[in-house]
Amino acid sequence: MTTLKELAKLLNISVSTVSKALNDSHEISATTKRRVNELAEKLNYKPNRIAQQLKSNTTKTIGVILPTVTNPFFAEVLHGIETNATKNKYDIIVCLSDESLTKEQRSLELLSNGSVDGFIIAVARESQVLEQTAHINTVINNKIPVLMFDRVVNEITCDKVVVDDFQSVFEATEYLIKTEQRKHILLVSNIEELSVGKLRIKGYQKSIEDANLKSNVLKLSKVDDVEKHIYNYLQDNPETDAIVSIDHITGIIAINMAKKTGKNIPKDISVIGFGYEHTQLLSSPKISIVHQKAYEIGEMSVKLLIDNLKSEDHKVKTIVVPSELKLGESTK
Amino acid sequence: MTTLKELAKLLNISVSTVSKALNDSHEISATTKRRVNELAEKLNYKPNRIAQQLKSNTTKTIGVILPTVTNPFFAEVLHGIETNATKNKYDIIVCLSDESLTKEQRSLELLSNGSVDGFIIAVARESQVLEQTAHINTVINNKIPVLMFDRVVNEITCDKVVVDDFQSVFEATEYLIKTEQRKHILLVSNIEELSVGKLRIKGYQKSIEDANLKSNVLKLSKVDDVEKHIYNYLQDNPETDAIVSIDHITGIIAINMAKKTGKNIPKDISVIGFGYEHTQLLSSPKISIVHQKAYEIGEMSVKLLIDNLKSEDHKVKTIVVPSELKLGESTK
DNA sequence: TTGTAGGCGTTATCAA
DNA sequence: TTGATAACGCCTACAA
Repeated sequence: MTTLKELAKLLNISVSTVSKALNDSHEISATTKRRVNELAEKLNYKPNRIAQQLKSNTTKTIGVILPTVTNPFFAEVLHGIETNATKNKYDIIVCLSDESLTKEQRSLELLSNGSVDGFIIAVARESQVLEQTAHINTVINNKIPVLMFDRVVNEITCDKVVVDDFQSVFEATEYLIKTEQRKHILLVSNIEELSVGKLRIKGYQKSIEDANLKSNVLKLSKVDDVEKHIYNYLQDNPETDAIVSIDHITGIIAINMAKKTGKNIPKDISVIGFGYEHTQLLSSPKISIVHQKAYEIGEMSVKLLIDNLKSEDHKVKTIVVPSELKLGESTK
Repeated sequence: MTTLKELAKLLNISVSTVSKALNDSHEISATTKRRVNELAEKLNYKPNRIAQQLKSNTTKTIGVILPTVTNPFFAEVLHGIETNATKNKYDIIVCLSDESLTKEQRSLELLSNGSVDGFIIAVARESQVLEQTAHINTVINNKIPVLMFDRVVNEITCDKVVVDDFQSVFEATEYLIKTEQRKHILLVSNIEELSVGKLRIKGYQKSIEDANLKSNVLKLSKVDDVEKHIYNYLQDNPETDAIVSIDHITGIIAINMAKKTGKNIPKDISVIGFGYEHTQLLSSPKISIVHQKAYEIGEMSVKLLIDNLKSEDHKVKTIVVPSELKLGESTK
C-alpha cells in the first residue's frame, strides 16, 4: 500500500505537505495540490484506515451482536443495520452469540478494546433466561455506548429499539374477535421464554379477557415434533376457529396442520402469524401476518446509536417501532 | 481506556517495562510482573487493538461481502464464517451488496485501505449477469487475498469454495427417474441467470437426456406470481409426476400448488427442493431437499483464506463441498 | 533487569 | 506556502 511517506519522497516534498494537499488545505498552493493528487491517483493512494483510527481515537465501526442470523427477523434487522451504517460511513463488525451467554460475553469483551465505537445488541436467549447481563453494564460503564433492540433488558439503562409486542398481538387477536367473530382462538408459540414472547402472550390474553373468551396457549419451544403437537391439538379441539402464532414458524405449520385436519382456511379457521418479507410466499393460502418492521428496527438502531456517538449530552431513549397487520389469505 | 503509559506512570516505571511485563517477557523480574499485572487487572487494561494493528500491519479482520443475508443459504454461510473466524481469533466486517454491482464495488474499494487482511465474497447477481468483475481483480492485484464462494467468476484466479451444483441436481433427478420411476419431471427455478442456477439446470438436463425423457424447465425469476405460474403449469400438464426445484422457495410453493390441484404427495407427484436447516419444517409433507452444506462452506472459506494469509507460497485451490440428498416426505 | 528510542501512517501545531 | 516535530498506543532492538 502506498503511504504519504512514499508520495513525499517521490515528489521531494515533506510528508505534512502531502497530507495537507490531499486534504485540500488552504495552506497549500494549487500547483502542489495538483502534483500530489496526480501522483496519488496514479499510485492508487488510500489513507491507511488503521492509522487514521489511531490518530483520531475513533473507529467509525459498530459492533453488532446478534443471537443468530438464520432467523429471518434478525437477518432483516442486520440488513437494515448494514445499509444505514454504510450510508453513514460506518462499518459493522458482526458477532453471533448463537444464543449463548458465554459467546456473547466473549464478543463484547473482545471488541471492547478500541475495535468499535459502540454496540448494537440483541441479547442471547440464554442471557435473557438466566438474567445474566452484567457484561453489558460493564461495557456501558467503560463509556462505550450500547443500543439494545428487540430482546431488551429492562434493568439496563441504555438506548433501546423495540417492537410493540404487546400491542400488535393484542390487536391481531382483537381483529379475530371483533371483525371475524372468532370465539375459540388458540395461541401457538415457540418463544414463550423470551421477553418478547411473554409480552406477545400477554397481548393475546388481554384481548381474550376483554372479550370474555377462553385463553388457549400452546407452548412448543421445548418440543420435538411441532407439527404433531399442533395437529393433535386441532384434532382434540375441533371447535378452534382461529390461531395466532407469535413466531415466524409455527403459523405456517398451523396452516398446514389445519388443512390436514380437513379444515378450510380461512372459512373454518383463520390464522395470523408473525413474519417478514418472504414469509407469506411459503404458505398456501398466503398467511396473514403481524409484520415486524425488522429493516426499520435496524435502521433506527443505527440512527440512535450514531446520535449517541456524536452528541455529548445524549439522553437515553426507547423507541417503539410499530408493527403492521398484513392481511393475506389466511383470514377472512 | 487504560494505556501502557498510564500504567507506567502509576507504577513509576517505563512503558517498555510494562509492555514486556504484560507480555510475560523473561527479561522482567517476577515482582515487577506481579505489580504490573495486578494494576492492569485492577484498571481493566486491554491492549488497544488499533495500535496493535498499526504496529503489526495486520488487522486480523476479514471482509465478508454477501449479496444478501435474508436468503437462508447466505445466512447459514455467514454463520459458518463467523464461527470459524472467531475460533481463529479473526473478526469479520460484513457488507451486503444487495445484489448490486455498485454496492459491491464500493464495499471492496472502501475496505481495501488496510481495514481487512482479506476478503470472502459471493458476487452480486448484477455483477454476475453483467460480467463486470474487474473490481475484484483490482483487489487481488493489490495483494489482498480474496476467496470466492458459491457464486464464482471463472475468469478470476483465486481460491474458491463451491457447491456441486451440477452433480447434486443430476443425482436428485436421477433418483426420481431410477428409484421412483418418474417420467414427467418438471424443473422450477427462480435463479436461472446465476452461474449456480445454470449448472443446476444442466445437471437436470443431463440426467433427463440420459434417460431419454423430456426436459421441462419453468423459469420464474422475472415473474410476479410464482404460485399461479406453477399452478397453471400443473393444471396444463397433469401428467407431471415429479418436480425439482433448484432454489429454497419454489419447491415449497410447488408442494402447496400440487396439493391444490388435488394431487397427493408423494403418491402422485414427488418434489425435491433445495434447502437448509429449517426449510423442511415449513412444508407439509416435509420437503425432500438437496441440502447444501452452507455452514461448512462458510467454515471452509475461512479456513482456506486464513491458510492463504498465513503462508507465503499459497497455491490457489478450488474446493467442492458436496451436497447431500435429504429425503423428507415429499418423495416416496 | 530496566529504560531509551524509533517506528507503524496519519494529522495537527508551530516554526520557518 | 512549506516543513519539522510531536502525538495517537504499542512493540522491540538496543543501550544502560
